[in-house]
Amino acid sequence: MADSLLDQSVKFSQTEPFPSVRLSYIIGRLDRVISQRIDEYISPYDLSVTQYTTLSVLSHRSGLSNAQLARRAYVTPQAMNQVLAQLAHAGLIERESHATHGRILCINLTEQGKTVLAVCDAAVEAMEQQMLNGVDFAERESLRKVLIGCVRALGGGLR
Amino acid sequence: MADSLLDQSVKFSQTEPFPSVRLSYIIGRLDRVISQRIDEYISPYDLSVTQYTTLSVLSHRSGLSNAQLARRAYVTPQAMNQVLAQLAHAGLIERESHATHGRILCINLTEQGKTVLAVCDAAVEAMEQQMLNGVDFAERESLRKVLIGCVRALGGGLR
DNA sequence: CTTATAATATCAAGCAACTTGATATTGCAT
DNA sequence: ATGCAATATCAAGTTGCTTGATATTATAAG
Repeated sequence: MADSLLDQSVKFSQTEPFPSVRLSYIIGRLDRVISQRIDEYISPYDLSVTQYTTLSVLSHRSGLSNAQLARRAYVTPQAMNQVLAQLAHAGLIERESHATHGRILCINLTEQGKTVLAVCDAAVEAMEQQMLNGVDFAERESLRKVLIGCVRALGGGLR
Repeated sequence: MADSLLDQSVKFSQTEPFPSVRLSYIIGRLDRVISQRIDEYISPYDLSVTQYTTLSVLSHRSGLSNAQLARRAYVTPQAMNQVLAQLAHAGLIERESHATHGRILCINLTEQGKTVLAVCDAAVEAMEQQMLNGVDFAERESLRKVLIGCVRALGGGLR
């Protein structure tokens, strides 16, 4: 007996009604599997998934503040501050004073940070391709759009 | 400036190319938001998201063993044993000897477990509807199918 | 000018959900 | 009998978060 409906050994016939599995359950399991995979690829670089994700966000949008990063990650500023402290200690990010605000610090990737991130990104990208094997471009875009819509529909903010 | 591409305040025009955001990133954020929401609904019942999920799995398939539950959740048996210990202590599950195997214990929901789960399920179901507002049935099914496929494509197993 | 408020960064301590390590017990194969 | 895989569970540790707290900026209002 298969351990889970998500398991390879459970075959779905094209004519059978799809089992009623909650989307939130699938998302939870998929996220768990993704994280474990990413962890495999990046742990040789002494990076955690959380740290990697933060680096990745910064590569898309440099100069974000601790508070902004925290909001994007749906965690508290204190949690994000700890992540940033680790990354700074590893030399992967640097903090600069904000141009007009004496309190805010802008976070940027260092060259080392960019280098490490690039290597990890390659592995993660390969995983994404594997994950979406057989899903064509239009469906991928549709998938992304719907899932982003889900985040938004739930208000996508901190409690 | 919006804090994230996932944020409500960022409007996507129908004619613009969709921003290149990794699916794994979206999944991560969506799962985070879902978990926070579920936690809001179930915490009054002294349940954690992990505990609730386990109860939910058991309601779909009773009699699973600790090892099977662990595999389905992509965690170690020890981790699952701790969850089950908590649920047993709360009177929400019971463990019975397996019919033919002297080592395996079959886990079932108690009546209390079923009652608590039903209440939480109602709230979670409402959240799912909210999350999928505007997504029609066919698209929901397609979404589920693709995401399950993603789990499978990643091998969906323990490291 | 003073006062109040919101937002910022960061130190401190604690907690939940995992992990690795270990052990004993079953069932099956050789 | 021996060996191996799978089971349940005790033990200790780690990670990624939380809540609590504090000081500092910037802004608004009186």
